[in-house]
Amino acid sequence: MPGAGKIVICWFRRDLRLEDNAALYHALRSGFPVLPVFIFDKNILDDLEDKSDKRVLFIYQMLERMQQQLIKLGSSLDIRYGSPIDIYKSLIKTYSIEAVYTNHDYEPYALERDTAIAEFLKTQGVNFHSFKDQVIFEKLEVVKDDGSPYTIFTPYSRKWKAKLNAFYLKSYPTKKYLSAFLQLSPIPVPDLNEIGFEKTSFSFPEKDLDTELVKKYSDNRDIPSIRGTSRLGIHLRFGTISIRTLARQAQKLNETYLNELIWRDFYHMILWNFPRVGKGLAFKAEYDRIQWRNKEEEFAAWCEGRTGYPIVDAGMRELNETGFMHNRVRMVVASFLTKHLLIDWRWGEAYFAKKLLDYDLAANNGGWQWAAGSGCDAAPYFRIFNPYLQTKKFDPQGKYIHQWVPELNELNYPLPIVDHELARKRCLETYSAAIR
DNA sequence: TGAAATGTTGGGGCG
DNA sequence: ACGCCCCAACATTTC
Repeated sequence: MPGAGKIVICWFRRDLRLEDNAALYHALRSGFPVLPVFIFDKNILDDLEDKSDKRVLFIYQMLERMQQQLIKLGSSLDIRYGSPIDIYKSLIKTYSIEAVYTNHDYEPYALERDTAIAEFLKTQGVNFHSFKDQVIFEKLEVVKDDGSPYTIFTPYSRKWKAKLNAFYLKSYPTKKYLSAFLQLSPIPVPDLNEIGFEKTSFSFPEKDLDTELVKKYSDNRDIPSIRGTSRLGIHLRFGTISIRTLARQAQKLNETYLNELIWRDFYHMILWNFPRVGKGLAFKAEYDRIQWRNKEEEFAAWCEGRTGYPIVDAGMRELNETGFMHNRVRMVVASFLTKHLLIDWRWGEAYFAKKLLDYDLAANNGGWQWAAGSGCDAAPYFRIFNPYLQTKKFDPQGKYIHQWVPELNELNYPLPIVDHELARKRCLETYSAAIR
């Protein structure tokens, strides 16, 4: 039987939904009233340079949505701002806490944070329970026959699909237990300026899956002028949709789309098993011997979309203006930065981290190391994208380019920052010198 | 989820 | 008719 006045906390982080949420489900079934908590983590927010960062706005909007749902249930989100360890020190003074329930987060900072908090809570006699929620298979659930983690996608995906069954796709039926929330009078959602951010307006992609789009995904996904990808990245990043719900739909609708979800599991699995990749190291150590040119002016030209390569500039301008870039174009600009300009992939990774609304450490790092050739199962270093041929294949009418680089045919459009032939040869020489 | 260089083949023009 | 060359189209190798 629950002790008098004891509660449990459900700590939301990158799982901002009340439906199909593993930690919430277990908290609601614990037998104790559940206090939902969100912490604006000062350690993370302090690193964001842009004080009108749209991702903070997104979190804010999603918290408001959750708050409305919780108020209807007679409860309330308790939203705090600060360093999580300090917040827990204060929560412990206010409440008699039996346990904290949360979902796994596999990023290096999160792992350290959660370990420290679990240890602290233990000294206070509070249990810390963490669950798999944001992926279908995690850690060492899909491994080679000898028990070691896969580092190549194709065999991993084969095993992933073989292991998949209804059990792993089943939603947690949180709706049945909503009466278990702690009854509270509403606590106001703090305004963004109270945490040092500016409240702007922005319309984010819808969280509903367009099933017609997914059916045609395999045909359209590589054409950046078509709205052929679902743009659910930001919702997966912050957990406003459940991966189980999405994977169920993907399984029915389109194998290629399901594969993309498997890539996501793959890179999360890689980050957990090889945490060095999240700490700035190449998966393949010899790629850290590459003599990057790292020319600041060239990096600035790449960032600002004035390399003189229309497909590259279009992508960077789309990113700068919208916080999104089509995936095909992400590959092109990443190949161009690392191979044509010989700029360290970490520079590009950091720029994407700053700009992408759907930024996720595991996937972003995986993608950049893939492009640079330094990753597990990466593009071999000699696989160098030709921006002109990529354009011919994927934007033959120049529709995408024209949308983002309207001045293309005018005199003020810059000349190519580097000659393709020259850059290609220079890249092959530089890489082979490092790798041989 | 490349592109370029090199090799092979076969149809057609031509003497 | 035949051999020779050219070269586009495709295949294979290399980076």
